[in-house]
Amino acid sequence: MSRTWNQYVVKQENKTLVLTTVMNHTPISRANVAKITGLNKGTVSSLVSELIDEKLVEESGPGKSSGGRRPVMLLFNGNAGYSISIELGVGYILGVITDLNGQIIEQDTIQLQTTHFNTIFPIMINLIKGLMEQVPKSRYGVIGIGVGVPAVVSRDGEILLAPNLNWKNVELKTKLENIFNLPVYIENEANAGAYGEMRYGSSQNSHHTIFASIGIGIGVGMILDGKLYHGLNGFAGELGHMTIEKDGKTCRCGNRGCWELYASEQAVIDMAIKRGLIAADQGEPFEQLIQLANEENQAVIELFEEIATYIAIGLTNCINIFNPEHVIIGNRLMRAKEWIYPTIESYILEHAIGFHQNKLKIDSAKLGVYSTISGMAAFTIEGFLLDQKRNHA
Amino acid sequence: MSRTWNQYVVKQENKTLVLTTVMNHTPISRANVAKITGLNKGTVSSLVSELIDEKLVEESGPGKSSGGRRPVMLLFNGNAGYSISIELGVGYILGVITDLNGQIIEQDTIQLQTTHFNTIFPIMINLIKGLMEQVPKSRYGVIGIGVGVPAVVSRDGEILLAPNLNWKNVELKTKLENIFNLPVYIENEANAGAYGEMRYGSSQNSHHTIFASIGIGIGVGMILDGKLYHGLNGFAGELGHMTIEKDGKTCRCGNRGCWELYASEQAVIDMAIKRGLIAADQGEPFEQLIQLANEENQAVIELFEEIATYIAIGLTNCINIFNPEHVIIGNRLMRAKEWIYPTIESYILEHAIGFHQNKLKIDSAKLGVYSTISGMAAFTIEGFLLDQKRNHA
DNA sequence: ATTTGTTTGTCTACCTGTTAAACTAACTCC
DNA sequence: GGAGTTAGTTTAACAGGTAGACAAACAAAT
Repeated sequence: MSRTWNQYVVKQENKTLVLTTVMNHTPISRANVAKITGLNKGTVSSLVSELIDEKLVEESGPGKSSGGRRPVMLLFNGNAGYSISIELGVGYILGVITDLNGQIIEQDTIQLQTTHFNTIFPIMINLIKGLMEQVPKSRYGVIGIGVGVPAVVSRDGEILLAPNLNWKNVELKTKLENIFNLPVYIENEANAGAYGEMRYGSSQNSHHTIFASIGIGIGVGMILDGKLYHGLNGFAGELGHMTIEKDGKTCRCGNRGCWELYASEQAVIDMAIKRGLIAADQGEPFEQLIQLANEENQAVIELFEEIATYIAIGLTNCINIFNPEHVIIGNRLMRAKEWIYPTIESYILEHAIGFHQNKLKIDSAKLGVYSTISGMAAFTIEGFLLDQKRNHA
Repeated sequence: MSRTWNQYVVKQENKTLVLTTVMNHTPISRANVAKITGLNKGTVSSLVSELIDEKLVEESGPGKSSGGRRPVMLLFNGNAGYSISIELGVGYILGVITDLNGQIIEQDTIQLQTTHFNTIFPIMINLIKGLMEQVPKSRYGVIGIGVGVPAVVSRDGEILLAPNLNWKNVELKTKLENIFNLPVYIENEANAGAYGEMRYGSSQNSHHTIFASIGIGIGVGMILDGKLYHGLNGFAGELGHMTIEKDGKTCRCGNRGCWELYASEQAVIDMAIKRGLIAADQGEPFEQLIQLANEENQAVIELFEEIATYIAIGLTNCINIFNPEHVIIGNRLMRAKEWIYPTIESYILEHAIGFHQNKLKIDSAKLGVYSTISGMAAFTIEGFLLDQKRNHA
C-alpha cells in the first residue's frame, strides 16, 4: 500500500540526487555537488565512486582552481547506453538512436502508403533492428525502446484507439517486449511532445506546460506540476474534441462543434478546397497552401489567419483551464507559423483571463519535428535510470 | 533546491505513515499497523509511543483476539485540536469548528446585505472570535483558520480577483495572520469543495476528480493525480470562462460564448425572466423557480433541462480534457438536481469520448453545502499535521 | 485443568548510511 | 616559501531500522 522508509531508500534517493545534479550541472566537482545538494562531502564522495563504478559518471580532467586545490570535474556519461525511439505517424515512421543525454546519434525515416497494422508492424520491426545494429558498443547497450503514436494509450502500453491510423486495441508494448526483450514505452504523440519540450526543448524550467500538437487532428499534452498528466486511463488530452461551438459541425466522435473541426490541418485543407483555393486529390494539399501563401496569395493568408483564430479560441480555453506557464504549439500546422502565429498571440493576449498577471509564454516547438521522439527518448532514459536505482542498491 | 535524505527524514516519514495508517484504519492494533505499512513491529511500537506522547494517538481498550493475545487498539485522537473554517459566500458567511477528523462541532451563519470588504471583514473577524470561544479545551487548541472564497487566490493567500464580490488584491491571509497569530489558509471555493469531497465526501478513493461548483458563476476544482491543481498562479479552473459557443454572448471577461453565460444560476434566472416565468426584482428568483418546478410547471422544467444540456456540454469538455474518475457537481444549482441531473447524465453518456472504457462516476456533492468548508478544514488540519511532523523530530 | 499453538508487543543485538570533523592533497597569492 | 583556501578522503560517532528472540495473553484441543 504505502512505502516504508529505511536507510536503503535514503541511499537510493541520495544517489539519484547526486546523479541528477551531475547531469544538470555537468561538468561539476564533488565539492560543488555537496554544496548544491546539501549532502555531506564524504557522502558525495562515496556515492560518486559507486556511480563511477556503474559507468554512469566519469571523471574528466582537473578543473580551474578558485584559490585552492583544483577540483576533479565529473561528467555524466551519456554514452553508457543508448535508447531507440520511434515516432509512428500517419504516413511515415521516424526512428532514432539517442545517447543518454537525449542527443540524436542516428536516424532513419520510412514513408508509408498504408495505415494497415499488419503491414506497418513488420516494417517497424525492421526499422528497429536496423537501428540496433548501428548502436555503438557501451556498458549497457540498448536500454529500451520508446514508441510515440497518435493514439490513446492505456497505462500498460495498449493502444486503445488510434482514429487516424484506424487501429484499436493493439497490445503494442507486449508485442515489442516479446520480440526484443527490452523495456518498451508507448506514449501518445502529444504527451511525448510535451515531455520532450520540457526535457530538451523550450520549456525546460516550466512546471506547467501545455503542448498542442496540431496536425491532421489536435492532441494536447499536459505537464502539470512538473509531471505528465494521463488521467485515469490515458484519455486525458482529448482536447481536439472540446466543444467550441455548441451547435456546430458534426464530428465523427459523435459530438458537435469539436475544436479540431475548425483548427486542424484537415480543417485548413477542407476549407481551402471548399473555397476553390486548391484542387482536391492532387499532391500534398497543405504544402500547396504554404507555397501559395509564400507567393502572397491573400485568400490563403486570410484562411490561415481565420484558422489561427480558431486555434487561439481553443488555446485560450486551455489557458483559462490550466493557468499554464508555457504554451507550445507543435506538429505540422506550425509550418505555416509565419501567417498563423501573430494572430494566435494577439487573440490570446486579448482574451485569456488574468493574462497580465501571468508570465505566460507562447512558443512554437523548439525541437520541431523531434519533439515527440525526444520525449520518447526521455521516457526510455528515465525508465532505465529508475531501474538502475532500484536494482543497484 | 533539492531535498537531501537522511535518517531524520526517514523517521519523519515513517511516523506520519504510522499516523495516517492509524487515522485511516482507526481503531487498529500495532501489529496490524506493522502489517499494513510493512514496517517492523518494533519500529511501529516506538513510533506509536511517541505519537501517544504527542496526544495524536491514544490507546483504547483491548480488541478482539483472533486466536492469540488480545491487541491493544489505537485511535487517532481527533480531539487533540480544532480547526476553524469559514466560507465566504455572496450574501453570507458560514463558519464552523471541526475536530481533527473534520467533523463539524459547532457552526454559525451570518447573512450579508453587502459585498463591501470593509463591512464584511470586521463581521468575519467577530464570527471567528465567537467560534474561538466555543472551542473545547485541548492539547493544541485552535490549530488554524481556513477561509474559502469565490475568488482567484494566489499561492500566498492573496485574493487576486473576486468578481462576484467585487474584490481585488486583498491580502486576506496576511491580515488574518496578523490578527489571530495562527496559521491561515485561503483557497478558492471550488478548489476547497473538490478537496472536501475527496477527503470526506463522495470521491474518497478517486485520484482524478473534477468538482464543478455551479452557483452564480461556475468554478471548477481539479484533483489531478490525487493533488489539487492550482496552475502557475492560482488562475487554474476558470472553466466558467471556457468558450462553448465561439460567436456567442459577450461576457464581462472580454470573451464571447463563455460556459457560465449558459449554465449558471445567473443564466437560469436571466432566461426565466426573459421568458416571463418569474418577475424581476422580487424575492429569491431561484427559489421561486424550484417552487414552480415542484408544482410541475412544464416551462420551468423545460428551462432546467435546457440548462442541464449546457452544463453537460461543459462537463463533457472537462471529461475529454481530464479523463477523470469522478465528476462531482456542487453548489446551489444542484438544488434543482431532480430536474437537471438525468439530462446531464444521459448527455455525457452519449457524448464523452471513450465513455464505455471509463469507469466514470457522476455525482452531486455528498457533503452538500459543506463541501467547501470541509475542504478548508482539511487544508487546515493537514497543514497542522505537517507542521507537527517538521517540528516534532 | 493442562497443553499446544497463535498473536501481540517489547527488547536486544546488529547493520547501514549519514554526519561532523580531522586530515591529506593541491593549489594561489603575496 | 609560507599562509590561506579549496578539494576530496578517512574516521568515529550516531541515529534509526531490521531481524529475531522473548514474554504475555489468549483460544482451542485434549
